Amino acid sequence: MLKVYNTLTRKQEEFKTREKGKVYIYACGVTPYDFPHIGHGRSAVIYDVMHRYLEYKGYEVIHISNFTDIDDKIINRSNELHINYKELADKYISIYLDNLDMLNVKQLYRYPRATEHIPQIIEMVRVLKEKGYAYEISDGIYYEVSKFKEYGKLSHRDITALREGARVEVNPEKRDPLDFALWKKAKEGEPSWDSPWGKGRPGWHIECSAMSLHYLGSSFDIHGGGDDLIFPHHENEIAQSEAYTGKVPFVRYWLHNGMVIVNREKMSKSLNNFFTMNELFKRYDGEIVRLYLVSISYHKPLSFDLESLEQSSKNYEYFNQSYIRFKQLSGQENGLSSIELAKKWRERFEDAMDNDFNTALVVALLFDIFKFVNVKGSQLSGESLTEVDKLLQDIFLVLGIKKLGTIEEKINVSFKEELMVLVEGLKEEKELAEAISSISLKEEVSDIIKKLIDIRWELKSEKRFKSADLIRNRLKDIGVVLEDTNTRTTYKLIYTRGVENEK
RNA sequence: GGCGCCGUCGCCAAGUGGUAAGGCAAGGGUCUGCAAAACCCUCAUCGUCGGUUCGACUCCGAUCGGUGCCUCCA
Repeated sequence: MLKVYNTLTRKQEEFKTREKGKVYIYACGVTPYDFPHIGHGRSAVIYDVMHRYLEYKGYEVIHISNFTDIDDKIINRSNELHINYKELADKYISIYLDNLDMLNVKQLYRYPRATEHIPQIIEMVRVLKEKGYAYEISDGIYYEVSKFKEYGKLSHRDITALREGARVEVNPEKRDPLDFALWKKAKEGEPSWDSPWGKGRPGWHIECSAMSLHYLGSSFDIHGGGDDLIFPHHENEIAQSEAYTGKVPFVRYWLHNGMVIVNREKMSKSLNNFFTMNELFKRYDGEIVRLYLVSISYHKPLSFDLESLEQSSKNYEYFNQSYIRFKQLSGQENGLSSIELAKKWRERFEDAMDNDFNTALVVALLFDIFKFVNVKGSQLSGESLTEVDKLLQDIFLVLGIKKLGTIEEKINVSFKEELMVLVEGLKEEKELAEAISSISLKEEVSDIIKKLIDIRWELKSEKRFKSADLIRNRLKDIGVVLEDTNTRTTYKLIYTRGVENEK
């Protein structure tokens, strides 16, 4: 039985969907005005894992995530760059989606954009005004917080205390400092849309209410986002939406993920302590970053640092190499059975995920499974291997690490160049020149590596270890690691040279 | 000031009443030309002080330290 922690009730609750067999999810996306950082990636990955697990459990998942593609930041930034606001948003939406692709985040049902739902937004504002929840003043239409008696229920705040802490008003016409803008009247030169109140644009918050209700209807199952959105964003969404539809609840389960922390502080643009995903992907494969993100409970802050990422990189290698070996096993006749064990592991997997998506426990489980198969794998029956493999694949699918077990041939142009330089370099060595000369640079990268391995194997058998080690070391320098066994040498391409070697 | 969260081995990190998962690092081994990999072994009583309880890392109170939201933010 799946249980989730609901911010609204501050309790872990049994997860029951609005409709049998279907889950409707709205996850707050980004305001596309700059490069997305790892914090944005974390959110996306977290809701993606939930999505995948719910599918594993047999649900049909209708999952959307928005782009708030019009707001002050976008307007300001596009003015700075002298480009259209849409051009700016398009650019960063595209980068964001590319980044999510690197992280294996599944394609969603929709990616609604605020500017493409202006009619729905206007309609919502109109009704709220008609129902007496909103009023018009000189610079826009405002939501009157005091009209919504449950205001504060999500963030568990007392409305009076909130008022005391409120900042000095920009517009003194507001009836209450807590009232927030549903619609902002256009200032000179700002992008705007026609409305019953003249030209203007949506305020923040309203777009999420309008779009989630539009696509998912009221009382949909999961609304997620970073925990910095609890107040005021999600609080305001509840106020607007429940007032608008007259139906409670707007959302059945409010889920919030923790922030990414750097040096004990929240990662943010203003503190300039952020790592963009693009930066990280230069050094680490998206799957490694993803493994890192799922190694920690989703609702807690994640203290990000490169050393931890390096750790995940090693863990990833362990999983990857272990799984490669596992796939090469052939079952033994009358071999050991691990069917029961696989069953228990699957239970552990499901128990962990049912417990508010505890992916950290699942990662720990992977270590247990691999430790077992690394030792006993060769003794297992074919049936057992199949069973364990099914489980592993299910886990990989849910965690979203799909490339495990494949020798990732990250062979791009620059790698090939590096390899050629290496081969040329080896030709300079007297001991090696002759053997190396048989390698043609026109060959496939993998063939070149294999030839080098063969040459080295010969050297080893002749006990010419210095030359053999030279080849191994040179290859290591470009990310190809050779490993000897009694009978042969295998190679692997490492994903990154890591922080250590970066110096 | 209001509402929260966190403080577990050198580091990262599970854990929500029954005597501390996992990973990295470290040390010692098996293997090995060396290296790597794999495997084995070693490695914490949970910020502090009280309380509740047969029993607390887990509940309550206090205290110290860190941090989030209350203004844009995943």
